[in-house]
Amino acid sequence: MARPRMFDEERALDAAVRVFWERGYEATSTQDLCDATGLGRSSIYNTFQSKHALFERALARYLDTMTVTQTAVLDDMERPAADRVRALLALVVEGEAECREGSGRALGCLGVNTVVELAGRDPAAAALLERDTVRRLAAYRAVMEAGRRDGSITSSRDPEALARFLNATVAGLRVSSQGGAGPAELAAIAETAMDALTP
Amino acid sequence: MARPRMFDEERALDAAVRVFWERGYEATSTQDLCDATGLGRSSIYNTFQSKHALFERALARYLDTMTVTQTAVLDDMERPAADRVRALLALVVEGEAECREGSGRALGCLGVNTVVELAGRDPAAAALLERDTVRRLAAYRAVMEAGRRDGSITSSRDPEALARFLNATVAGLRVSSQGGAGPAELAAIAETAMDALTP
DNA sequence: CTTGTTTTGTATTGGTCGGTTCAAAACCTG
DNA sequence: CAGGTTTTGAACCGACCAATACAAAACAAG
Repeated sequence: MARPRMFDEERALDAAVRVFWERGYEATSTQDLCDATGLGRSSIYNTFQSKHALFERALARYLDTMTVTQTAVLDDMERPAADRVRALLALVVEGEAECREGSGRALGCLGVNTVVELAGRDPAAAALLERDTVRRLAAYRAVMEAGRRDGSITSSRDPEALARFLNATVAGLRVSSQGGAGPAELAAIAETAMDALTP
Repeated sequence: MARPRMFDEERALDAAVRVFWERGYEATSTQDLCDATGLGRSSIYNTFQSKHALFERALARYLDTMTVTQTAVLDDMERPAADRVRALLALVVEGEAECREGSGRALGCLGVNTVVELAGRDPAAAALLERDTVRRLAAYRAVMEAGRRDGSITSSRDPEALARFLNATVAGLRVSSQGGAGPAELAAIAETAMDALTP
């Protein structure tokens, strides 16, 4: 009944995630988004209503995929909980090393980046981030409780505190990566953090 | 021989630190800087050559004062090293709680904020940040070595790794704060981190 | 006072920002 | 092929950006 789209909306969204990830929200212009997605202005504003709305969708998409892969690792019931936490940290370390390829510079994590850049003055972004944090903290807490039961995680601190500590450690790893730390240093940080979690 | 300044350059710089701290680099306009410092455009561009040059001076000033107060705490030779580290973390936690007053929102740390926003594409800022990180890591490492000698810090990991872990913990605390964590949660994170540092 | 130098406020620069308008092009349905 | 609907590209919008030009004002030195 009408002319069909010449582009894949999800692909465009992925490209938007990438450019927001690389440059942040403020430093990304609508022209950057056009270049990265290959779409024209009209197509972008026709599909997503504004730069901000596009950012919200990009952020939500990023957070969702990130958290899903993280919780997938944490929910592998076969292994002891501490091993799963180790695997999560390895995932983070490896992810940081990975996105450093080519450009040479680390990108950190769009979630952490957005917390720092926008959480204080963008209610929509703050809401998305808080929702994701709650979700991730719940997963972290669950694995800490499992570890307390199977004995692989210390019971000298309550699971809530351990979960928050793990969350802070992940953020610390990502900032350290952007600050110039290499894979070896990140791995050392992760191992040291595990000392606080294991009995 | 000529007309004297009507403003104090250091005060203006402090005001610039504050506004860059609150909004970040990109989101701060020259008008914001005029409003915050009380200076006119000409005075700003006459004194500091550009927005970017002013930012460099503001960042350098912030990093210096921050690192000086941190190392002052760490160099208190009377107490065991572990206590000094605890005092440092308390300083960070308290600082985050403090800057949350009034506005309700945490500001994090201009250093961490800049690592995330600019380190990847602003060589000047990256250089300042790396210089500061090296300096801070040296101080952290020194206190870890002292702790190894006085027995208050674990000797099961080398001081370099412990220093990097402490650095990541500080960053993690600051991101957690911006992400909405309150003083109690931050304190719990700090305590848990100490578990990895003490024997 | 006058002279010389600096600071200061105002107006303005060219450029880019996010966003809109509009007509032509492209497609599906019948 | 024709009619109706959507997408698309390009020109365009006012607003704001960092930065500059310039002249009036304010001082110190003689």
